[in-house]
Amino acid sequence: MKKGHQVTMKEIAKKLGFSVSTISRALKDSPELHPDTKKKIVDMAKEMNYQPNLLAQSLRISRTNTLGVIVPEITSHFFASCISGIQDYANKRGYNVMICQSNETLDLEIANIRTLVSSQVDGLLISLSRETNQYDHLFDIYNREIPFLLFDRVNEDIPVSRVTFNDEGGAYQVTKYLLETGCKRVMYVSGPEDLYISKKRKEGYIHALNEFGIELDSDLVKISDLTTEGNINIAKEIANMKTRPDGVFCMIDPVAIDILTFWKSIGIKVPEDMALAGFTNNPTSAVVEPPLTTVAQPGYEMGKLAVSHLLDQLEGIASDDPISIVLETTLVPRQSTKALSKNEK
Amino acid sequence: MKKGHQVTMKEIAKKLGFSVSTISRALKDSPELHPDTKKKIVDMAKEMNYQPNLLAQSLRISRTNTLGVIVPEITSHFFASCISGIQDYANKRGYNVMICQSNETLDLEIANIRTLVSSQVDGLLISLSRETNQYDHLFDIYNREIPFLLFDRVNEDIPVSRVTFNDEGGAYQVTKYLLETGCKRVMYVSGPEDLYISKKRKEGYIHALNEFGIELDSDLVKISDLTTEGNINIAKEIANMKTRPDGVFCMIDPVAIDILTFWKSIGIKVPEDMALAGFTNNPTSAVVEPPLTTVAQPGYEMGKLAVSHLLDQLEGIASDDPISIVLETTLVPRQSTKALSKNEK
DNA sequence: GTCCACATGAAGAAAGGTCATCAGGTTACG
DNA sequence: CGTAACCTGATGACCTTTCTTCATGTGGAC
Repeated sequence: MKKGHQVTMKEIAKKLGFSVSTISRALKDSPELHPDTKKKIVDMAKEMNYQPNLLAQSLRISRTNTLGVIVPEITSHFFASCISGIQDYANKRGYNVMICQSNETLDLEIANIRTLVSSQVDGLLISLSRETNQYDHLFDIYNREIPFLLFDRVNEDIPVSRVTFNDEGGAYQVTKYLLETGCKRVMYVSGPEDLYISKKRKEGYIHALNEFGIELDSDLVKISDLTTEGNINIAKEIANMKTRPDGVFCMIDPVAIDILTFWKSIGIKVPEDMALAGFTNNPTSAVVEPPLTTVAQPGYEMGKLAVSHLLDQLEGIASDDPISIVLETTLVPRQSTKALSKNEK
Repeated sequence: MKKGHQVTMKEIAKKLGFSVSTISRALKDSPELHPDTKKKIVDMAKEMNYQPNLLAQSLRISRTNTLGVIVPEITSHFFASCISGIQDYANKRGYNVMICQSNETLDLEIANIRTLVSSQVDGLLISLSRETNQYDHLFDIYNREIPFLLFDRVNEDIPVSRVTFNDEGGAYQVTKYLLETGCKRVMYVSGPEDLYISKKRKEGYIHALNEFGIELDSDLVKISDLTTEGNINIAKEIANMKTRPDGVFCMIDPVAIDILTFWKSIGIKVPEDMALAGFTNNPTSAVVEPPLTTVAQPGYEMGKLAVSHLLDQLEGIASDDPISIVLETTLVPRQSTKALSKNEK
C-alpha cells in the first residue's frame, strides 16, 4: 500500500495557467491579487481537494505550529486530563500537539525529546518521569534554546517556567484534616524521593505535624515505587505493623485506591481501623467504597494554563523570564476519613 | 522567545570542507565513503549536537514515519490503553504517533483528519466519535488513497481494515450470565444507535434472550447519550419504572458505574434489588463496591494489533485488501451480579 | 615509459512543496 | 511621455537525499 499522491500548488497552477506564486497568494487571501483570479484559484483548489503540505510550509517558514507534550503515562486520568486541556487550548490558538509518553522511564523521556526536537516542534511541555533523577537532557535543550516548560512534575534547577499545584498546601490540608478528625499517628506514603511532588507533599505533611506539636516519626514515612505491586506491598507492610497508624495519607490517589482494595480484602475497615486519604481526585476516588477523601488537582486547568503561558512566551506576549505558576488545590472530604465533629467545624 | 537555530548539514560541511552530500552519506553510514572521512563527520556531528531536520527529510523522501491516531476521548481509560499499545508498537517499528481526540464530535473528527493528512502522516488509525452518523469524510480519504484503518468504533461500509472485539459475543455472554444467575427481566442500556458497538452489543443481548426463549421487550432497551448526565437520567428512569428489570446490562462500564453510584445514593441494592453488568473492564470496575461484573476488552492489545496490521499494509507485508480482525472478549464475573449456583457451573 | 581502463571517493545539481521578495509588463492618468 | 499602481511571474531559500559527474590514482598492456 502506497500512500496516495496529494494535490500540489504546481498542479493547480498548470491547470489554470498561473504561476505557483499566484496560487500561493490566492490561497492565503493576499490583497495583491485580482479578485477574479483569486476566486478562480480558490474554487479550483477546492475542487481538486488541495490541502497544503505542512512539511514544506513549515520548512520554509521555520515554524511548525506544533507543540510536543511528554507525560509519564497516558493511562493516568490526571495526565490525560492535562493533555485534554493542552490540546483544546492549543487548537484554539492554531497549534497542533504531538503527544508522547515516557512510560515513567528516563531513557524514553530522552528519546521522546530528541524525536520532538527533530520534528521541529515550536515548544515542549514536559512532566518528568518518576525515574528522572538527572537533568542533563533538559539543560541540553535549554542551552540550544529550544522553548520548553515543565508542569506538575518539575525540577527547580532548570531555569524555565513551571506550572505546579500547591503540593505543600494540599498535603498540609489533608494531613491537618486527618489530625483534626482524631488521628494520632498519621503516615505519609510517598513516591520516589527525587520526584518534586514527593518532596513537596512531604513538606506539607511535616508542616501539619509541626503545627500539632507532633514529632516526625520515620516509621511513619514509607516509599512506594508507584506501581500496583509496590502499592500493595506497602498496604501489606502497614497491615503488618505492630503499632499501626490510624490515618494514612497517600501521595496520589492510585496508591490510596490500591491500598484500600487490599485492606478491604483482608478485613481492615476504613476509616474505623485506619483512615485513608489521597491526592489527585481521580473520578475513581468518588465511586470506591467508601469514597476517598482526597485533594483535588484539576488536570485540565493545569494543561490550559501551561500551554497558555508557553504560547504567550513563544509569541512574545509574555517575557522569557522563567516564572512559577502555582495552582491551588482543594480538600475533598469523603467517607474514607472520619467526619469532623460539630464543634470542630 | 524565538525558537533556537538547529545545526544543519551545511554547517558541518563548511566546518570540515566536505560537500553536503558527503555529510549525508556519512551520517547514514553509506559504504561509498572512506572510513576516515566518515569518522570525522560523525564525530563533528555529535560535537555540534546535530539532529536531522525531519521536516526536510520527510519532504524529500515523501514519508514521515508518523501515524495519526484519532480517538473519541483521551480521558477514557480504554482509549488511553489503545493509544499506549499503538505507540509502544509503532515506536518499535520506527514510527512516531500523532494523537488527536475528537471530543466525541463529528466536526472535530473531520478537522483532525484534515490536519493529520496535511501533516503528511503515513497512515491513520481512527475510532469514530459517538456523533458520527455520516461517512463522507472517510470515503473522501479512501478515494484519495490515504491509508487508514478503523478500530473499536468502526463502520462496515468503508472498505478498509478494521479491528474490533467480538462485541456480539461479549454481550451475549454477559446477558446469558445474567439470565443464568436468575434474572428474568434483563435490560440493555445502549449508547447512540448509529454507533457500531451499540448495534453489535444489542445483537448479542437479543441472541441471548432468544436462546432462553424470551421475547424482546422494547421497554427493556434504553438509550443513553453516554454523558454522565445522560447516564444518571437513565438510572433514575429505571428506578422509577413500575416493573423494574432485575438485571441491567450496560453497553460500557462508565455507564454502569454512573448508574451504580446513583442507585447506591437512593438505597437500591446491587445485586439484590437489581443486578448490574458492564462491558470494558476499566480498572475502576474492580474497585467499586460491589465490584462490577463486566466483559474484558483489552485496549492495549487492540492498539498493538491495529497498528501492526496497518504497518504491514504500509510496508507491503500484508495485502491491501480490507480485513476484519476480531478480538475475543472475556466475561469477568464479580459481585454486582449474583453468583452461579453450584449445579449450574 | 606511456596510455587506457577501472575503481575509489567525493562534489555538484536537482528534487521534494511552499513562501517571500524582486523584477517586469501593462494600463491609466497627469 | 513619464510615472505610479496593479497584477503577475521567476527565482532563491528552507534542509535533506539521491543520482550523475568528475577527479585522481593505480594497475596492466603494449
